[in-house]
Amino acid sequence: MASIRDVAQKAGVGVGTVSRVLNGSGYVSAETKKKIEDAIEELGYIPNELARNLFRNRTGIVGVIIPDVEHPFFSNFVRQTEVALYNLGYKTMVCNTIGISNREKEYLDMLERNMVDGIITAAHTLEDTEYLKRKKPIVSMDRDFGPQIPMVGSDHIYGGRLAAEILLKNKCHKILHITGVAPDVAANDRHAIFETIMSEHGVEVVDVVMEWNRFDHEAYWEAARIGMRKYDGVDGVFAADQPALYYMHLAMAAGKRVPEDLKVVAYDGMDITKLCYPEVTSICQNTQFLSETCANTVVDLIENRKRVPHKQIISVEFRQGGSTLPVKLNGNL
Amino acid sequence: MASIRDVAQKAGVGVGTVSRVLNGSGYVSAETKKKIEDAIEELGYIPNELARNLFRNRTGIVGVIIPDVEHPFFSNFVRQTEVALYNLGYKTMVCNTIGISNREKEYLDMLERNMVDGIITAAHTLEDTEYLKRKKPIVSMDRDFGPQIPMVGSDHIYGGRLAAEILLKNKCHKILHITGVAPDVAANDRHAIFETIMSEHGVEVVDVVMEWNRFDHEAYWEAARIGMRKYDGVDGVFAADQPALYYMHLAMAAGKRVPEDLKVVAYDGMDITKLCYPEVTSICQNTQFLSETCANTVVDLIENRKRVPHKQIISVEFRQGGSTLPVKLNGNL
DNA sequence: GTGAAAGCGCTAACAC
DNA sequence: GTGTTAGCGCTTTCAC
Repeated sequence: MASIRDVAQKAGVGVGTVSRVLNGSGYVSAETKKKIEDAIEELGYIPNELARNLFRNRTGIVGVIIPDVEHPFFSNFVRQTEVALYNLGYKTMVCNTIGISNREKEYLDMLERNMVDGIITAAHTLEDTEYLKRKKPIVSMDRDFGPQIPMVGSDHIYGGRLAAEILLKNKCHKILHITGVAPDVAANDRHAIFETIMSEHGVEVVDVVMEWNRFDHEAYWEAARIGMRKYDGVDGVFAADQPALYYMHLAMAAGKRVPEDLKVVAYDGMDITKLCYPEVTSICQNTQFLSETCANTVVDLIENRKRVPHKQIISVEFRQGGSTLPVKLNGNL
Repeated sequence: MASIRDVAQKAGVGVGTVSRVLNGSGYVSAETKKKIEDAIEELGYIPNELARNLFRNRTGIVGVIIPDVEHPFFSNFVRQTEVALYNLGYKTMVCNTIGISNREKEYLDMLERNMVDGIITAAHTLEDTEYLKRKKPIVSMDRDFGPQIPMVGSDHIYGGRLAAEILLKNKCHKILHITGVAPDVAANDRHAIFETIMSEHGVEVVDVVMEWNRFDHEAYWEAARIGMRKYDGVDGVFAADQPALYYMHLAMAAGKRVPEDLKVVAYDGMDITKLCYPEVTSICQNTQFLSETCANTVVDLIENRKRVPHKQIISVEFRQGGSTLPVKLNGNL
C-alpha cells in the first residue's frame, strides 16, 4: 500500500505538492505534475480515504434507519434514497431496526462518532429525546419531532380522505379497517380521518389493530385471519398493502368475489398491489419524491447550504385497480 | 466536540491513560480511572471513530452490492445480511447497481480506499477482471470468479430438478419457461437442467427471455404479456417469483383457472408468492442461510481467522402452494 | 511554484 | 501505573 510519501519520494518532490495534484488545488507546474502523475501510475497509488476523512472530519456516508428493508415500502424507499444520495455524492449505510430500539440508538450514535455525516430516519422505536439531543443533521420521515428536526412525509390526511371516498362511492356498508402504525407517526392520520368520514356518512367500520413493529408474513396473516373470523358481512377493506392483500387472499379462498362481494383499497400502492389478480386499487405514496426530498434535505443540512423547511409534505395519488368499481374522485368529502 | 486531550487535561492525566481507560487496555488505578470517567461524563466526550479508523486502518463497514434492493429476493438478502453483519460487529453499506457497471466499480474501489473492510457482491454487471485484481476481502453470491474469490450460492441444479419434477407430476404438456438471469451466474443452472429434464420426458417447453438487468414492474409485465400473446395452450409455467406472478395474473384475467387450467411454479419463494391467491408453489432459496454464510465468510476473510472454502452451496426447498396439484417429490429424476 | 512542518484525534511503544 | 512521544496518511498554511 503505497502512501503519499512514497509517491513524493519517487517523483522527487514534497508531499504537499503531491496533495495539490491529487486535489487540483494550488499551483503546480505542468512538468512537476507530469512527474507526479507518472509516479502515482507506477506505484498504483490510491489515496487512503480514512486519512482524508480524519482531516476533513466527514465520511460522505449517510445513515438510513428504517424498520425493515424487507417491507416493500421501505425497500423502495431505501432504493430511491440510495440513488438520490449517490447522485449527491454520498454513500448509504442501512440499519434495520426490526423493532429493537437499541439498534436505532446505536446507529444514531454513529453521528457523534463521526462515522456518518447525517441520518435519515424512518423508524419509530426510540423516544424523541434520543433524537432531539443530537446536534448533527437528522431528517425524519413521517414523524414529527418538532421544529428542531426537519420532517418529510406524505399527505396522509388527503390519502385517508381518498380511501374513504372510494369506498363510499363503492357503496360499502361494513368496512374492515386494519390499522397498526407506530404511535406519533404522521401515517396514522389517514386512519383517523378515514374513520371520521365514514362515521359522518353512517357507514359501519370495524377495526383490527396490528402490532405496529412487526412486518413479517405471520403478522399479516394473523391480522387477516382475525378480520375474517371476527367480522361477518364485510364488503369493503381499507388497509396497508400487505394486510389488504392477505385479507383479499383469505376472502377469495373463502369463495368471495372481488370486487363483486368485496372491495379492497390498499394504502402505499407498491408494486405488490399490481402483481396480484385483481390488481388492487391503491392510495400510492410517491416514494421517489419522498426519497429525493429526504436526501436533498439531509445534504442541505450537512453542507448547510440553506435553511430547510420544517415540514415538507408530498402528495399521494389514487390508482384505480380491479378490486373496486371504477369511480371518479374529487377529494373534497 | 471534546477531544481526548480535553479529557486528559480536565482529569489531570496524560492522553495515554485516557486511551487505556477507553479501551480497557493496560493498567490504570481505580482512582485515576474514576477521575477520567468523571471527566468523560462531564464533557460528554465521545471518541472520534475517524481517528481510530485511521490508526487501525479499518472502518468496520462491509459493502453489499446488489442489482436492486427493491427486488424482493435482494431486499430479503440485504435485510438478513445486515442483521448477520451487525451481530458480527460490522455495519452495512448498500449499493444498488441498477445495471450500471460504473456504480459497481465505484463501490469496489472503496475497498482500495479503505472505506470498507470487505465486499459482498451479488451483482453481475462488471467484468471478472475488475474483481480479480482486488486484493481485499470479497465474497461473491451466485457468481463463480474462480478459486480466488469465495462464493456462496443456492443449489440451483437441484432447484431446477425439483421444478421439473413438480410440473411433470402435474402432467403438463406445454410449459412456458421465463428465463433471464445474468450470464455466468449460478442461478442460470436451474434453467439448463430444467430444459434438459423436460426434453428427456418429451414435454414441450417454450421460452421467454427477459433482459437480465431489469427488475421493474414494466419488464415483468412485458415478459408476461409476451408469454401470453406468443404461446397458446400453455398449461404450466416455470419462472422466477415475479414473472410467474405476473403471468398468473394475466392468465387469470383471461379467464384461466389456477391450478385447473394452469400450473405455476415460482423460483425464489419470497413472501410475495404467499400473498397472492392462490399461493404459488415455489422452490425456495434459503436467504437467511445464504446471508449468514456470506457475512461469516467475509468476516473470516477480514479478520483472517481461517481458510474459507471456495464454494459453499446452500440447499433449496420445495413449498407446496395452491398453484399446482399436491405432489410428493423425490428429487431424483 | 514548491518543500517543510503542523495537526486532524487517536493508539501503542517506551520511558520513568 | 502513568506521562510522553511517535506515528496512522492526509491537507493546508507558511516560508522560501
